[in-house]
Amino acid sequence: MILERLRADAARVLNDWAKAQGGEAPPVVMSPAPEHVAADVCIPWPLAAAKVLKRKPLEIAAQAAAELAELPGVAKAEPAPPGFVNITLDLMALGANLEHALAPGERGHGYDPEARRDILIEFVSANPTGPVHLASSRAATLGDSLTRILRRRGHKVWAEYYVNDVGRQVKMLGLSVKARWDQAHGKDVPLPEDGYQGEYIKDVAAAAPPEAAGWSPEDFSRFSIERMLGEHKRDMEAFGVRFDRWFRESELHAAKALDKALAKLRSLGKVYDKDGAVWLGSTGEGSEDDKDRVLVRKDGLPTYFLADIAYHLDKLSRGHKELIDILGADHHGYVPRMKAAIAALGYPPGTLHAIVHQLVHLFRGNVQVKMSKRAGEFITLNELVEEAGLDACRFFFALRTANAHMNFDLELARKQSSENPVYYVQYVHARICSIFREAATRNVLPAGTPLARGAALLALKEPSERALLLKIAGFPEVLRVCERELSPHPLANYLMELAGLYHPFYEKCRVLDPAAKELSAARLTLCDGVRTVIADGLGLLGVSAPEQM
RNA sequence: GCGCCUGUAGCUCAACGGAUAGAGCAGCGGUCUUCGGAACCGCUGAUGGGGGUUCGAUUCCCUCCAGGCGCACCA
Repeated sequence: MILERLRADAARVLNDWAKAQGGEAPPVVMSPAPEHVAADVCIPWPLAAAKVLKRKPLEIAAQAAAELAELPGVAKAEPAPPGFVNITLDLMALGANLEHALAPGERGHGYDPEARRDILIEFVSANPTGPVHLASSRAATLGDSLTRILRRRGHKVWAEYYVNDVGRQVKMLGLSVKARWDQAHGKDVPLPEDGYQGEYIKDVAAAAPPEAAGWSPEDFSRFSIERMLGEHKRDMEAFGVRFDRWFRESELHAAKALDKALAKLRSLGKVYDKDGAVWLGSTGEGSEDDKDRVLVRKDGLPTYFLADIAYHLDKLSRGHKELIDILGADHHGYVPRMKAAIAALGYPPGTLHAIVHQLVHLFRGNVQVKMSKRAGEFITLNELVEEAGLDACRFFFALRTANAHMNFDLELARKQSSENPVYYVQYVHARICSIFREAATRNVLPAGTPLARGAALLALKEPSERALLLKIAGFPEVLRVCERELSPHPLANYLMELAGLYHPFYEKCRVLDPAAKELSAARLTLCDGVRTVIADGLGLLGVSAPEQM
């Protein structure tokens, strides 16, 4: 709150000043002051402004510092070569910010009244022909955490899971399960060619009721899909991931949505017929795709691509202004054609944003675990959570950018030791909870006693205390960065940093001191702030904040 | 062959084009009569190679090397 206001104020002041100098001002950015600088935040704006204003950066910095020194919350603003303004915040303002962090109001800490996007985010959407596996757990983490963060910021976000419940693979699933059912009932039948081979197929077959003896392959398909889908729903729930809607492809077919999408494209003149098939002309000017794509095959059947166009059209027709798709890197080639399709339908560029996450490589120690869906050899989300724990999994995935090619070591995850960063953060939370329990029993600050407010917080003068106050003040900005990057990873890394700042404070500053009750109250308030932000931040990542470990 | 992603410390990863590139883990050396040692302090240690743009490049451009993933009238 304090930093956001400062940035807004600084932007206004510096803009006005630049305008008076006859120049168009660059945007104002603020960053934490580096270690060797005795200040809280720094603004490199003079360096950027030097070019447009055609003046020396340091000169600009000196004048900008004079302007910024007058702003509320600023204790000191000093120019520094080659052209920074270093700002020291007012301790009183930092204290007020702590109070805000402890009581942020109904919309929560980090709510931005100007956040007004309307986004439909689709993720996981694993085929119900098999269990949810490792790669999907990364997508689930990214999508769910991002959804929570964007909602906190104030945006309208709708989360959706797309279910492919029609098509060739569904038929194949039915045939595979039927074969396993027959085998289990004494018939010597082979799995169909290209059938699903995983052990889970046998499990599905074993779950079929006695009357399955008279089932057609289609009956088996229906039964299997519903059963797998039920597992997906349980998996997602167990992983702490919620969807507003599970959208079935069959709904599109029932509503003739494919025909309608095709008709719309045709009326817009975006399709043509060639070699007996219907094509989307994707390669027009401004298009991102490099070749035209088939929508309806020679045999008259629609392609998956057309179904997907219909689905995206459906999402947009429900009024959402932006679509986010989260995809594994193995599907990245699909992005340009989908963007081309959405452009062809007349929606503005930027309507669809794809988050492509790189694949997770699994290791056991130094040995890479090869996964083959064909042979049914893969690590499922369930197994992963069982081995590593929900909190560890979600935090681990949340720490990385989507672009990072990551290695996941099962042996390391299984250790559940301090090698896992999530404990580093959770430990701080538990430690602070312990202090509060102690405060009550020792009667330093009996339960129910109000914490320090206002001027009482001026007692927080130690550098380690100031560092915590400042870090807490950075929380809303971190959520803003998460939105800009469309990734939860800045938040996860922020929590690591916040936790890292707490321990030095704890070593240096005695919190509970019966001889100094006012100082104790101020420090308890600071601890409460840290505890609150950690619990809140972990919550946005779907990670628990235990009071004891 | 073409396209996308990546290459940062021993390992796993951070860093809107900004100051002396940060963490965690591992390693070495310290800290412990008081609030949780799952901790703290100190040390060691890095931008794949080569060009370019810039006052300034891990970041942008070109190129080379290495790895991952894609290049269907499959889904």
